[in-house]
Amino acid sequence: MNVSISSTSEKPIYQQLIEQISAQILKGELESGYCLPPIRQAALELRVSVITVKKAWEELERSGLINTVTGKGCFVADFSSDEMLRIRNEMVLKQMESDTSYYKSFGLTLDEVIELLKKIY
Amino acid sequence: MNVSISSTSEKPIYQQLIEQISAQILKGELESGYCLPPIRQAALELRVSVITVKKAWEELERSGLINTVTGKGCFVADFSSDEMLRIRNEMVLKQMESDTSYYKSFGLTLDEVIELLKKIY
DNA sequence: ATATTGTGCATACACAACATACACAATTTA
DNA sequence: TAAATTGTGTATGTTGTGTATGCACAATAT
Repeated sequence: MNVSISSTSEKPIYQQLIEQISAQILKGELESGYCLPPIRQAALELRVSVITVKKAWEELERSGLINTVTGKGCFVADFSSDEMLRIRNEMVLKQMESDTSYYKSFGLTLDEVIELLKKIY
Repeated sequence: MNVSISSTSEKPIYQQLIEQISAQILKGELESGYCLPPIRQAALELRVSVITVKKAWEELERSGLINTVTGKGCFVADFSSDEMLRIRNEMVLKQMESDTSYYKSFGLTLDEVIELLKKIY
């Protein structure tokens, strides 16, 4: 499991987990049917509580990205490439809409935003 | 006072206040020396507690955007246009760095981000 | 049976938001 | 000019929500 969490981040730990696992699934890095590590093992590895991992996995389940089976494990759901691209853009767009409303409130134009973006991306 | 807050937003009320007032100051909409409404009046108008307003005003004070004088009021600090522009870009850039790390985690390239941005801005 | 997996529950802690009472400054007024 | 009044920000204590936790329970596999 290739995940790194930061305790000092302003984002909750479970949220960091959700975002990173979601991204890996939607980039195709975790193939369909792949079994995520058991929550105890993940918790041990990440030095967090079992509950925190479970909360993240629960959210991934709600999003339809994984299927959880009691006693067996949590498995990456089955998607076509097109579906993955669609869901990925959907998630990014949703976030981007919130981000841009912040930029707009400071009176930035589209060109100004793009200019700044090119500097730091 | 031209501020709108949303109780359903995921952002805390005091944070919404900070962002909106900051933006108005740095856009020059509130000129230097302008006296913000007394916290009681603001609280009444926004239907929130005095403390919530105070918390926001406190943060603006820490950022150096306003000067608070007990018994008198809170006044917009004095800036040159250049300074305002610098601070504004500084705040936006800080936010943007966090935003882009999210886009990057999904494997989006700069061009893809710009493309999506053009659609929704 | 036993080990491995996910699940449910009670709790500790941090923070947002609140109502209320307090302290300081300016103004009024006697 | 001193006391009272009004207007301002400040400090205290309480309540509710959400993050993160440990431990005991249920379901499954071998």
